Order: sequence, then C-alpha cells, then structure tokens
Amino acid sequence: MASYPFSDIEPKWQQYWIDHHINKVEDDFSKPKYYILDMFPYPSGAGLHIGHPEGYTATDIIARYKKMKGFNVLHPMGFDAFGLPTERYSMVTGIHPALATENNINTFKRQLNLLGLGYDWSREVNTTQSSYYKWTQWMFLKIYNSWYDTDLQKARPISELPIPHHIIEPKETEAYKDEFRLAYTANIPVNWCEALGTVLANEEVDEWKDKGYTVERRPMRQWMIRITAYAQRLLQDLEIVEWPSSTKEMQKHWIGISEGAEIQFQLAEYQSEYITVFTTRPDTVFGATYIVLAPEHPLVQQITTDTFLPKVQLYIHQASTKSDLERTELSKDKTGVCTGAYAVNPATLENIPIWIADYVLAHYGTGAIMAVPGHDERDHSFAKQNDLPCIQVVKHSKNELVDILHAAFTEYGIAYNSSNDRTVQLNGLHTIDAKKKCIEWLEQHGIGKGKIQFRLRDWLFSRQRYWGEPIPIVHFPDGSRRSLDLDELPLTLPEVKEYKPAGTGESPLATVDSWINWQDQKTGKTGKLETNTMPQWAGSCWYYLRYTDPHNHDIFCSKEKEQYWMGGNPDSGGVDLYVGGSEHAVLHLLYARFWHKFLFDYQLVSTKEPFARLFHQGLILGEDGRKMSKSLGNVVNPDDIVKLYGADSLRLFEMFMGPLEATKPWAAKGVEGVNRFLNRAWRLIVTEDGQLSQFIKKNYVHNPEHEYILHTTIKKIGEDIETLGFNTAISQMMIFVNEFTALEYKSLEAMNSFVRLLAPFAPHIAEELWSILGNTTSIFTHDWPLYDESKCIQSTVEIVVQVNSKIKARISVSADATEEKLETLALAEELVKKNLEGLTIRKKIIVPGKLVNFIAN
RNA sequence: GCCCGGGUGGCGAAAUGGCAGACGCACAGGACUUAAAAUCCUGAGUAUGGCAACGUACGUGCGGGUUCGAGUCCCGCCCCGGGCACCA
Repeated sequence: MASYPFSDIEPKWQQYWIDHHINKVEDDFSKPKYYILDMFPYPSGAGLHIGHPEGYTATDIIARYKKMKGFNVLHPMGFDAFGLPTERYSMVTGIHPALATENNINTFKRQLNLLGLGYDWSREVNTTQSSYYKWTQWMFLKIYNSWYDTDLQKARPISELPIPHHIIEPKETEAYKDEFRLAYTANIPVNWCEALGTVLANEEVDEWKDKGYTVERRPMRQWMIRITAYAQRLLQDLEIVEWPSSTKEMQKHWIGISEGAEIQFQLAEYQSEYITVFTTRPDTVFGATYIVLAPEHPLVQQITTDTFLPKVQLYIHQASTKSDLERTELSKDKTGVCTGAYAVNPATLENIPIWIADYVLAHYGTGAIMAVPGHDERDHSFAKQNDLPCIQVVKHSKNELVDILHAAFTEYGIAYNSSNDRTVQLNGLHTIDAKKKCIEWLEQHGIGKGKIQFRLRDWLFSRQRYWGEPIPIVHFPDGSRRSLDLDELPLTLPEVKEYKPAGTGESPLATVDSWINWQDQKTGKTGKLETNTMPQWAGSCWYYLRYTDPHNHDIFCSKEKEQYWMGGNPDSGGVDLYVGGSEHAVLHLLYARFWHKFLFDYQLVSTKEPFARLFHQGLILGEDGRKMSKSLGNVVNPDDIVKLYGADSLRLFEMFMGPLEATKPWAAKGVEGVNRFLNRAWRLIVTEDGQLSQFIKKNYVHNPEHEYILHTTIKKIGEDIETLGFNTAISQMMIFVNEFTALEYKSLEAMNSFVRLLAPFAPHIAEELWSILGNTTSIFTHDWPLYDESKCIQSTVEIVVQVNSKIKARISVSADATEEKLETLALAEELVKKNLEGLTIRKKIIVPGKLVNFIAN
C-alpha cells in the first residue's frame, strides 16, 4: 500500500496559502489579539538544522489553533543577521557580508516554507537593513542622551539633568553630563592580541591561544551602557512575568543583589586619602586585619612603597595576562603581594597592612575589601598562606566551640571582641543587630554607609568590527562630540574591500577615510565618526516591536499598533508567548528587558515587560544520544526528512518525541511511526483511488462510546495545545484514529472535526483531507471544533475493588452508581469474598468512579 | 562548592494522591502474498505456579516517613543534565 501523496500535497497547499493570503496578518483592532513569537535566528551558512523546526512548529501549532479560535494572531519571523561568523566568512572569501547574509536568509526562508510554517513574510524583519538599524541607532542615541533619575526611578533626557551651580564652563558641563549618560565611554580591559592587531571576542580567545598567539587584557576605550541603573527594576519585575522558574533564578543570580556597607579606611601615611571597601558583614569590622586591593585598583601605584614597588609591578603585569578563567582556576592558591602601605581600621584604630591580590575583583564593589580571615573563607586561606593575623569577632550563637585558626566561621552569631570605647560597641549583639548598629555608627561619623550592591555589571556595548550597526556619533578635534539627529539616520555602513581590523584596535571602518571624515552639516565643523559598531545583541533588543509595524518610516512602531499587539497593560502585557532556547536565558532576555524598560520610561511602549510568557524548547540530540555535530557525523538535515516522509511527518514527530522542554534524542524510526499514523488518518477518509470513502455518512449517529472518544479528543487536544503538551495531544489523535478505523461507518461530522484538530499539527494533509471531505475554503478560515461536555462523561465506568489496598477485582458499573450499590457489587465478587473470608471489615473507602477499598483483619 | 532540572519496560515516553507503563518505536506470533515489502490482527513489566482460564510475589535511582492507598507529598542519600562559580 502506497503512502499518501505528501510530495504533491505539500507544495500545492503552500502555494494555495500564498495565493489566498492565508497567513496575512491584518491590524484589525476589533478582534482579540494573540502575539506569539519565536526567537529569530542568526542566518548561518549551514542553513536550518533539526533543532529549528522544534520551536517553530510548536509556535506554528499554537498560532494556527488560536486563529481558528477567533484570535487575530501575530506570528512573525525575521533574521538577526549582523554578527561575527558572516564577517569572518567575508574575510576569507571576499564576498560582501550583505550578500552572504542575503544568500543565507534565502536558504533559511526556503527551508522554513518547506515546513509549512505560516509566517507572514510581509512583516519580515532583518537587523542588517538600514531601514531597521536606523531605529536601533535612534534608540541607542536616546539612551546616550539620557540619565537615570534615581528619585523618580526612570530615565530622563540629559537636558533635564540638574547641573550643580559651581559648574559654569560649557566644557565642564558636558563632562558632568557625560558622567550621567546611560551610554558612556570608559577604559575597559578587552582581549587584545598584539600579533593580530585586534580585539578578540571571548569565544575567539581560546582558538587563537591554541594557535600560539598571546592574548592579554588591555584597557581600551569602550562604549558602555548603564544597565546597572535598572538592576532593581529588572529584579523586581521578574515577579510579573510567567517564565520558567529556572530562568528567573538565573536572571536573579546574574543581577545578584547583596546588602551591606561601604566603609572608609584611612591611609596611615596620607591622612586625607582613604580606601573604600564594600562588605556584607560590617559587623565583623573589628576582625579586619588587613586590606586587599584588586591589582587594577587606582590607588595601588600611589601607595606602594619603594621597597615593594618592583614586586607589585611584576604582580600587576602577571595578573593582566591571566584570563578571568585562569584567575579563578587557581583559587586554591591565592596569590598576592604586600604594598608596604598601611591603613587604619576605623573600629580598632590599629594600623593594618594593605596587600594586592587578584582574588579581589576590580569590577565588583569598590575593587577593595577589608579582609576578615576569622569569618571569611577566602580571607582565611589568604591569611594562612601569607602569615597574616586572624582574630575572632563572632561567637557561635549557641556557645559551641569555634576554632577560627582551623577554619573561618562564616555563620551568623554573636559579636565578640568588637567593642572600643573610642569608636563603637557591638559586643553581645546578634549579627543582624550588629550590622545595623555598625552601619548607624558609620553613617553618623561619615566613615561609611549602608549600601545595596549588585553583581550585574554595565553592558560592554562596542565591538571593533565591520558587520554591525555603526554608532552614530561624531567626534570633533576640540574634544566635543555630537550625536546624530533622527533626520541624519540611518548612518549606513560604507562599502569596503577589506574586512580585516585596522590593526590599531579599531574596527575596519577606521581605514575608510571617506567614511570617517565627517563634514558636519549642522555645525559646519569637520570631525571623525565613531568607528566602533554595536554588538549583535542590539538588534535583537527590540525586533519584537518592529513586527507590530514593520514598514513605518516615521517611528519604530506606531503607538496604536504597539498598544494593540503588546496588550497595553503595564503590569501584564507583552508578547503573549515567546519561545526559544534556554541558552538565551540570561543575556538576550536581560538586555531586551532593559531596552524595553528604557522605552517604557519614555512611554514609547505601554508595558513594563516585553515578554509576558516564556518557554524554552529542549535540545534535540543525535540518534546516539550525543549533541549533534558535524565531527560526530550524527547531524540530521530537515530537508532529507521532508523528502522522505514529508513536512507534516517531520513536524508531527518533533512534537511527538516527548515534552517540548525536554532534551531528547532523534530517532529515525520514530518518524516512520508518525508517518504511519498520517497514512492511517488518510485511509480513514480516502480510498485507494483518492476518492472520499463511501463509509463516511452525513448525519451518521455514533454510539455513545465513540461519541465519548470524539468529544474527549476535541477537549484534550485544545487543553494540551494551551499547555504546550503536544506529545499527549498527538497520542490522543492516534487513539481517535485507531478507534475510528475499526468502525465500518463514520459520520462526516466526526471526520470534519478530527481533520480540524489535526490541522495545526499537520496543515498540508489536513487541508487536503478537508477539501476531500467536500469543503471549499481553507481549513484555517474555519472555527475550531466545539465539544459537548455531557458527551465527555462515560455512562459506564470500571471500578477497582481492593481488599487491604490490593486490587482483587474490577467491576463495570454505571457512572452514577451510588456508594451502596458499589459496595454491594464489590462484595459480590468471588475473589473479594475469598479474600475477606474470616476477616472483619474495619473500614470502607469508596471513591465513586474510581475504587472501593475494604480494610479488614 | 552553590542554584535549578531530571532519574519509570529493550528504547522515546504517559499517569487531578486512587488500575503504573496510555501513545509510539523495536520485538514475537498470525493473516494477506509464489515471496518480500507495505498493510491488517494478536501478544508482551519482571519473576513464578498452572494444560488453560487465571493466580501469586516483586516493580517508577537508593533508604526511611506520612497515608486505607505514594511514580506523585515529606526527610536523608546516590547518579545524570544545565547554569553559576574567589561577587566580599
């Protein structure tokens, strides 16, 4: 028996959908909306892999289902096309990245269409098109031209920044503003390779090191975005989104709030200078026996005494050549050197030595710590290695013995050894109260303050690359600069012949004189354009907004369309469902949330959060249970599967493999299984010669048992789609087909219902069956079938009879049987009688519709 | 080390505290066929008793607990996957 003709059906209906604009999305504000979104792909040269259709099919099913339920559904697709792989390809081949990107996108679109995914391509977004990145640039400049008002907890125009009265000079005013801008430049260590004359991305570092190149961390001027200003809100608003708890946890940890205090330690030699440290345990200040600065700390050079200078300088150099990983890998052996300088412990008033060590991170807190070896594990091991004093200042709260010379005691307890008549008395206080009292004392004496510290760092926003959005800022010889206005955007990339970096640490753009030399129309001055470009993250921070109004020339999207599609409610709105891999759990999702909140501050979007509900599809492994990779030879190509079994089978199998969120191995035989199911569904309706089966009768009445199957199938599939339980939905369809295949006659109505249930999953075969059943318009223009709740209840049910909780019999009774009736019937069973012989029934548990349990002894 | 997931037949997996293993793959037997493929029907957790109908014991990583009843809830442990990792 031949398979159903999928290779004829699939292209036919794909063409029909185009011709009849079935996937066209209208901005019909009268209908309820549903916005469902896939994380848009990076169009790599390799084309679609088997993992892509997993998430895309899931969203396609929901989109088609919601449409049949009467929603106006937005389910768009586009391409995140700026990025390093394309640029590297261009370096090797000389093919322009724009051309390579176009080719790759065409391949992707061809493959996506092959799968029957119902995207409205008229809304396609491509981050590399100037009509798109015009707005990425505009938004960046809006960030640049803003400051964060901590009182109002929102971004405001930089022009509204209060300038202190003593600042009068325009230059000083600008410098002051620059300190507050949400996008700013700073000298930040980057991965610099001298031999290559370029900055490397983190993922490139190992590759070049393996080839024998030296990569060092060197500070260079970089663009930063002050995402840390939003830390509190990014943390708080996780409460209002329906996301996987693991993803929320990861974001919480990434933002990393910790409460403590900043404390100033005066230098023993220079009374006017002090070192500020951050600590979460201000209550242990009496135990601070030395200070440690990060090697990069700005005071190091100044305070180091002549005797110690050579050693210190050597250490700083060594630390700079270590990667972050190398620094942490050596965590067991903490290295560090003494500076020869001393600071005054503000509580004990004793002089304590100042060291530098790379176990203290320059970028966290103040880059300096007070070391309390008695009550911090890291300080303890460092003190041990360097023979630094260790004293106990916290006792166990239940007076258990604590040996701080053996190991640090990090738990909360009672302050001890922590009073000084000339400073502060903490003795006897519980850690929580001691912290409070210590902070009060610090604040009263102006030597410190309570502080909430976040782990989150500002966002390194510049890249020294060609294939990214240019940063539209002009630098003038007098040191001033100007951001371009909307009417000067987009600032497009110039044509270049070479994609190699300039060799100076600047991007290839620096070599294009005609581009960087800017004759400024608005000021009449000449200047140079910024040569840094934006990171790939930039374009993906707001693409979901562009889909709502993709061709708008005047604004990135109109207010009306944004409000309609995003829902308009600040606390609950956003994309209704966002589906993508968990590899983006932190960075992309955090950057996009930040970007969205910034736009929210200017009322450019109506919701606090961009994505109301989030779901991560799982990874598909190779048949051998390992990650698919070319080198392992276990890669499955979707095109091959479509050729062999059709797109509907591929879609169905990817959904049937297991729960959407699970990591699961590919199984070639499994595709055959679902293909068999589709053939059975086909034969349920169609004869050998392609005609409607004569066993399908209009108005044919099924017995209650089959009515029950039909209606529970409708019910279950609807519920399963809502919860993304596609594997069990497909099981239910299989049960339906198995049961109805066994029947001689089938009602036309039942078949019409079933085919509509199948349609979101396997749209091509469903359209064909729908038309064979005599329908003349696309199945997707029809409503989702309704079920009759009364028919989802079985008239007779099987009841389990237990004696002492062990199953002894099964009885078939009418569903509404009373407890008395159940008991009588249960007791009548032979095996039940036998097992109860000689025993007294102590207790009866009767659960109608489920079981009868006799407890006897 | 810390924070999340997860552990159920030969395999992918199902199961509001109430019949463990639905559905599918693979397998075995049968029908159709000259034959094979395809298709259709039947069977099957493991062990065990019985010619058989059927029965018995055990069974959801391991050990305990709650409950008439636990894959599901609680406590402790082991293993696998993911994330973070000197964040003071």
